[in-house]
Amino acid sequence: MGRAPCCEKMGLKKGPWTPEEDQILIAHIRRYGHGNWRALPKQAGLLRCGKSCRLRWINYLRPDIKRGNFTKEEEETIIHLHEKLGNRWSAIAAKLPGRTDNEIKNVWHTHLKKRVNPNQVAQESKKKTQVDAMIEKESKHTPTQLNSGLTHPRFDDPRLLPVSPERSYSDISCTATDSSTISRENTCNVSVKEESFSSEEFPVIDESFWSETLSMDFTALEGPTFGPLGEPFGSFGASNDDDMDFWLRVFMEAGDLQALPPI
DNA sequence: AATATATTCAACCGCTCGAGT
DNA sequence: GACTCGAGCGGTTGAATATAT
Repeated sequence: MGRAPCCEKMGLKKGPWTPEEDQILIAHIRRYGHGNWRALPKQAGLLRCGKSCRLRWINYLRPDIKRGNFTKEEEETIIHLHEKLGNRWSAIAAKLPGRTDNEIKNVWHTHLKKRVNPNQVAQESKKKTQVDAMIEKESKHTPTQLNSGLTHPRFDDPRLLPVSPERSYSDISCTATDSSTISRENTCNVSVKEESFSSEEFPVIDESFWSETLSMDFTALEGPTFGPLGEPFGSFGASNDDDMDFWLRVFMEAGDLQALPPI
């Protein structure tokens, strides 16, 4: 059995926290503490995963957080501790009361690294610029070219990307979540997430899904359709001995067709 | 004023670790 | 010992903002 997903992704909110959410979280923790982060959002009535709540509390809402710019002394301390401890941000944060590991990490990457090692930073940035330029150049030639010469006609449809949490939960994911990432990496792997679902977590599939999916005429799909490893499977269902593969294809086909309006 | 580029930083993701069973 | 689960950590991303052209 695989690892359970860190949170139920379905319907959970992502992105920046609103002041209302902050207030709810603060009020709940003040009242009940945070013994169990996983259960907390449910108890507090927040549509967030426990991980997200924990991060928000630790990095921003905790009463002992020190806001504002780092002092010269703090910066020197970070540089000194980084020499000794390396990227162990939480250990460094432990020596700087009121500062969080995330904050220290950000300050290191944005300010201190340059100061300590200007040559390396310059080299890295130069390299990045060159790579970006190459990618930019290549993406102009082959904007939808994917792994091993694979061109999936649906990937150049902007409606496909980015992959929303809802879509990824339907087990169809693209390792690149937006078009810029695809152009940067010039690769996009269609993969099946190996997440396990309990009966409670498994998304409810209503009968219309099955009736539509099973009655679907797959041969009517336009262009080649590809399996998870990039193999074409236009001849869907023909002499297929592998049940897993069969259902995987059913899900993939159905997911694409249902999530998108007709092209 | 408009556009391009750089910087910042909040938040997410995937992994590891340790406790519990 | 093997396994599961929650917490925590570090790397990375990307939207917002600032600065340069």
